[in-house]
Amino acid sequence: MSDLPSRPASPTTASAGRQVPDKVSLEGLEVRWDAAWTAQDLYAFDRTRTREQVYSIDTPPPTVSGSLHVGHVFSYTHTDVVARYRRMTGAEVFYPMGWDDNGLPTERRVQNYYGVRCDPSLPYDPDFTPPHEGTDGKVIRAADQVPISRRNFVELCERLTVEDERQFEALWRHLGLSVDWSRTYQTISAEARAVAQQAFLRNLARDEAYQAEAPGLWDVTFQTAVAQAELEARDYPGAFHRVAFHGADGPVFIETTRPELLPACVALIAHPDDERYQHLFGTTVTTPLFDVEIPVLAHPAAEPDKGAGIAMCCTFGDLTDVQWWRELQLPTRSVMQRDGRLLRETPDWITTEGGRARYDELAGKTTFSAREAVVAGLRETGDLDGEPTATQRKANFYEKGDKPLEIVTSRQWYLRNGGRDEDLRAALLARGAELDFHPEFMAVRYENWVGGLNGDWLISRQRFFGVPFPVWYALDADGEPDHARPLVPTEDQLPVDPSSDVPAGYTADQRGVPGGFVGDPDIMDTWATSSLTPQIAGGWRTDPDLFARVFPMDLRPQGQDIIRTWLFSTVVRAHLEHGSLPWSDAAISGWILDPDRKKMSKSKGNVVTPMGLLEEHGSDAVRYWAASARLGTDAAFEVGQMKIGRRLAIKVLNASKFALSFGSPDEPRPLDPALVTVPLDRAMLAGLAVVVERATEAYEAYDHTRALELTETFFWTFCDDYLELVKDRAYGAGAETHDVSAETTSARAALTLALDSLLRLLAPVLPFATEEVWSWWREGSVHRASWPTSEPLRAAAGDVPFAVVGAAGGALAALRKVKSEAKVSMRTEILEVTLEVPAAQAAGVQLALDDVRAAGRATGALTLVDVDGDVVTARDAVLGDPVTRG
RNA sequence: GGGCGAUUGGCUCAGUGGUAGAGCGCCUCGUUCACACCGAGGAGGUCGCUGGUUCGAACCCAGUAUCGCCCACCA
Repeated sequence: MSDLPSRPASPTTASAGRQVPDKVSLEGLEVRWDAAWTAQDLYAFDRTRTREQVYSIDTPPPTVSGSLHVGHVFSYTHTDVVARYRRMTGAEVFYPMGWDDNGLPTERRVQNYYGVRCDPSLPYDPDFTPPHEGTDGKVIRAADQVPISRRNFVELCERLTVEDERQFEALWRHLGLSVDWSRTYQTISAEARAVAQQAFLRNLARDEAYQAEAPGLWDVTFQTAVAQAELEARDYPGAFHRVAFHGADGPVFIETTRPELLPACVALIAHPDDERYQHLFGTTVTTPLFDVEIPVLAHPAAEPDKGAGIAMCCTFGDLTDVQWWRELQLPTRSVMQRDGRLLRETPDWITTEGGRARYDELAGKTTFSAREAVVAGLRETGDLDGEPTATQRKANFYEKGDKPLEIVTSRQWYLRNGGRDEDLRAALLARGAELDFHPEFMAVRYENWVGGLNGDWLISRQRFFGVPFPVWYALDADGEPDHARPLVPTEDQLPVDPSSDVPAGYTADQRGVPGGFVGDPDIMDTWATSSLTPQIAGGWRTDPDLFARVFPMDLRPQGQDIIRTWLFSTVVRAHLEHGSLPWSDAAISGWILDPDRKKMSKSKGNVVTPMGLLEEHGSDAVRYWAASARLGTDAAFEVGQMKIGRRLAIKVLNASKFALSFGSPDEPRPLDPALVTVPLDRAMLAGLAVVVERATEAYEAYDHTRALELTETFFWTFCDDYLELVKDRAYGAGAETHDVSAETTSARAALTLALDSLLRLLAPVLPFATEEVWSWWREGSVHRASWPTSEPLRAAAGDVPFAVVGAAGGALAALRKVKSEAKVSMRTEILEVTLEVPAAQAAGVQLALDDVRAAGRATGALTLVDVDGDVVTARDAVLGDPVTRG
């Protein structure tokens, strides 16, 4: 950030017009201050600021049909801490909130809630009333769901998610997120759809988006193509079957876990250098059961030590099959259908009577049943060698699916992402290197992923609810669509739904008729929309003035699990459309682990509801727990840490109340560094100056944990030692009059100066407690106050070192220890004592001796002795009676 | 198979070359005159293991073990 508006000069006194309450409490602060902040529009974004003055955040839009759990509270707190810090440094923070209501979770919830399903072929019904409303936990069967148009479906989605969004907002407000609530967006809104379609049309115009018909991964449950980024490798039980193919010189054994694909077998393949199969290359064998003649071929992708070293290549069992099929130009003999069942009609490449009879038994069967039938057949014919041996294998699954993916051939839309183009891949790797990851090591996940891409980004899905592709196809005289020349709308027509809107030059009655047109039936992958959150939130399409003030953004906060999806896809879109990164920094939060050190599951996380957590411990306490965990580091779900946070917040209230209690309430509280004249007071401020500097450095480096730790450590020393040491002096002899000594004034000024900086330092993490205290004695909000600087503190401290506080605190501790070991009250008077002071502390103890005596109740003879060592110790103490302050 | 992170007192974690730290928990006390959602004092660790560099290693290097994760792995 640069060229920030200059900060207002520090006032030398603070308003004394407000009241410090007699009794302080954390209860109710969240509700009270959220209301006050809303009333003041405290976090409203000022769009007159320039890009240089703005700090913009690409907030992750939570999925509204899911539920928020403690992991969300954790990571969103990290972002808010950054936002609050930046705001205090003078940046105008652009901090919107989005709701992700575009995708399968919402689709399913709408289906169940209203008893409907989306059928894009239906026309819009403006008077539609859903047959059912509300969910009683039951799933409504597809057959009982009323089919409705896509537009009706989207309307129901918007209606349903309003309630979710209200609840989410209530939680975020209670947590204290300093979001500008007038800037929310939804990923299924007309604006978001228009952005997604416009970006796609531009990709299409630049040939970055293209259509292709090719074999690809397919989920048979959802009946949609699936992208590489949505894959999950899972262990899957299987069995090796040793199967005999029939060659001229006898059987050739292969091993397969997928015998049901035998009818789709097109070749046997071994490594070109494999001695065992040299004699077979160039010959043919016939498949067992189906008697299809296939070649034995050599290809380097065959691995001699896998299975029998020779593999059957089917169309298609896995991605290696696709590679062989492509590179060896093998025929396509697919038997797997999109619904996961084998072809119902016997394929024509099976020609023998026996083979066709065998296939009839498999027709229409699922993978599982077909496998059983093929194995039974192989047993019968004696082509199964030995028994199948069980194995655990890794299979690719759609992350939301529960059946292994099949490979089927289909026409799909792709977006170039470097998966098939080395130059683009290199450019995107360079973008990754340009991006500042916090923590840095997260960058390797990006590199791993981009380096390992094996194809372009598949962005079309054969679903119904989502952003439709804004294209139509002309139909020829036979009614065949012309996929090569899609008809597109102009950008000002967006969003369009090609299933109900009509392309230019056509009329509605030409839909689906020869010579007419047809809409593209597919929708976009949800990542194709959410990869555009900076553009959606920043007003790329409709508000270029705003967009210029916020883009490229500063920060993308997100989880490590979606680096390959959300982060990468957003980089791809910005690179293609804007020729830049979408943001300069990415803050990656870790996982929340349950006490078993496992990733906290959603079910477990939901046992403790976030709102319950906030209400039980207080938002500041929960924020403290979250802020105690570094970016990128997994954190334990630890109630103990929240209790520590709560204790800190309470201490802030109480210590502040105390520090503000000195002097007459009518008088302005002194904030003038020049009033601080006593060495101990100066020393304390010297230490605080260092804390301010180091905490600022830590925040600049996205290390909120370090900043908090530094501040917190100082704060406790401030309370336990400094406050105790200056107590008596701060009360002053003339507490009842205005005639106070310079020493008393020094203590009071040091206390208010310290409190002033400490509240600001803690404000990002503890927004409620600090705001509460701020309101007792300052104008405005601490969250719009400027971030503290060390200059006034250094000015007050002069050349007195912080070590004086340590020395005085050490001397006080020695006196306390005497009493603790004698098991008497801390209020007990010390009539006589000798303090052994190491040379390094001698000057400090001497400088603060009056305060040490007062705090330690060492009213009698006190002898100082020089010793070696590094701690002050007390001996030969004579104790009197407990005293009360007189 | 390649890679990233972690390994420090019972627990949760700081600490990147100079005599082991914090909080919680524990033990012993004290206290309601800011704070019982409190205060003071104390006990407790050969920093996963092995070797190396160095005057000196929790920290640097090499190796190794365990845990978590990312990528690859479907014959």
